[in-house]
Amino acid sequence: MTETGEAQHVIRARREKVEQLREMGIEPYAYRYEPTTCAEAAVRDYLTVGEQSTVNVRLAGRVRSLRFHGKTTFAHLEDRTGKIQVYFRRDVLGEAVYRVVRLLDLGDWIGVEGALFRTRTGEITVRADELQLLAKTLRPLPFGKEETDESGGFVIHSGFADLESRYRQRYADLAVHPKVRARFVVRTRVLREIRRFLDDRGFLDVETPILQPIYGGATAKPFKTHHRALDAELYLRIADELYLKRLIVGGLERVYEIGKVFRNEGTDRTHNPEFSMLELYQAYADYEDMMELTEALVHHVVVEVTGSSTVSYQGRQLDFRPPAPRLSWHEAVRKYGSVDASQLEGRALRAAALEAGVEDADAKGRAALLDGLFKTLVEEHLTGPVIIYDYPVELSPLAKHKRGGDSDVTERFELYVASWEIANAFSELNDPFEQRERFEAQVRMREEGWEEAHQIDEDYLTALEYGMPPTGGMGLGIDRLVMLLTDSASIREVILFPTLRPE
RNA sequence: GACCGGGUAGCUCAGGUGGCAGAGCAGCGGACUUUUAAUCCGCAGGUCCUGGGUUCGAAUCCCAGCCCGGUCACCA
Repeated sequence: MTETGEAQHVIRARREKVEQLREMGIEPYAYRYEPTTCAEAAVRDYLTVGEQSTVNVRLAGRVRSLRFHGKTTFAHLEDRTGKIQVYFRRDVLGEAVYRVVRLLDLGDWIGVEGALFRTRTGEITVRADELQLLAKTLRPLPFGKEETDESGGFVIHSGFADLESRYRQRYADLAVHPKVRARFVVRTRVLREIRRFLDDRGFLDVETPILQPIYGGATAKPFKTHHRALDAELYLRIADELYLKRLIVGGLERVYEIGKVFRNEGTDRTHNPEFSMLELYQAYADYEDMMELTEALVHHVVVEVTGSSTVSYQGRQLDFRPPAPRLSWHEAVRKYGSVDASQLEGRALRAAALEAGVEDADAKGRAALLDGLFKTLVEEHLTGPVIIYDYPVELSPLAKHKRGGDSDVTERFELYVASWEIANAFSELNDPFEQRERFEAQVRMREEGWEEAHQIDEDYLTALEYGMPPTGGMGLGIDRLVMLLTDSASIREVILFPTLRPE
């Protein structure tokens, strides 16, 4: 990164400070520090016992504010738990150490030790009698000025708001925005609670290949790569599905994987080219079992992470207490679109799609027309949570037909929240004859120019021929769930390093 | 991929009907032993996204491109 003008000026000034420190025998980049407490605990301790007895603390963190007053200096130190004020006095620290205080900059990492007291204005503060510089910053961090106004509101006077800069330099975004740090703490808690829930139910946490010779399990364009030593074309997975079901064939019975999948498609507020999915498979279960499991899992995560069953997302209240309302796919289209798609064939379906405003309805096949009808007429109403079940067979090539003879629909459901598909599940197709037919149908669509159609995965068919028990499977978009729980409008706010065009 | 909006100091933003490049915060020097958007005095800091064009003169107008955001398409 090249700097011009002022940035170079600031960096030069700080390099000179580093030189000064070294000349004073101070190493500006330390090896270790051992804090005995954190900002939050220090304040809490003072409030419980500090008013009567002395509380000594040893804290480490980043310098968030500095106010020099000649022979005294006030600073705020920030660690992962919050901020605490530090008071430096030349007569306490001595001339040499106080010179180090005067060389501090915003953003420096320091360790301080001292007793807690309350200042004249009432703020709990560390009276530092030791200071250790842990790491000097060379580059100015874009801290905003903060204050509490008369009505008690929190005001940030300037900040670091440019989205591109925040995403490209996430380290700076995290360093200056405690709320951003908190959002990613929520993300790890979501992952932990998903694992805890599934581990408690006897699921095995497994890992399957990301580099795959044949991709499948979803309809999407893949990323392609090449392995030198094997001289082999490989694809980054678009779904975990086919490998996880091989494990069900192998008798593991309950498996799940949380990991990145990769789809070579456009990005927007709810799509990143690499994103995190949970996929799980449970032997002997069907999609009804998956409905219960999905609702219980999501509810568990919501309650454990937020402390409540309800979430406020972009001004809308979402209630995750099970069971969610259930609506069949055809009922949903009838209810919101006043169209009975199950009765429509060929031209009539195309006419209905045209009337609904589906784009390119002239050129689309039956599956795309059905999907288009649902997306234009229904999706916006699914603020949810709501379960849409029994999808048309055209839309669900990997799900079993609805039992009991009605072969137009499959045993598949999706959980909708905030008009997004959060989870997708079905009674898995375990009939190797039918699976082969469906692969062959995909190949025909591929020959007709549909790039995303699946290839035949002979090894997967071999696995099915060894016998897969009836199995329920479910996939859940981790990023979107985290968006809901952190009230984030964009997926880029919940992915530490979202995909951007290289600079 | 299409359309719309944006890109000016480290950060947040003015300027935009063409006429010396601006503010606040951050930075540097000085004063200040309970401050907290500290205050006061002084100083410094610019590829106005890039490249062309029009013009006596372009941050400003025109063209092309780059990057970001939004909407749509694709998709989860």
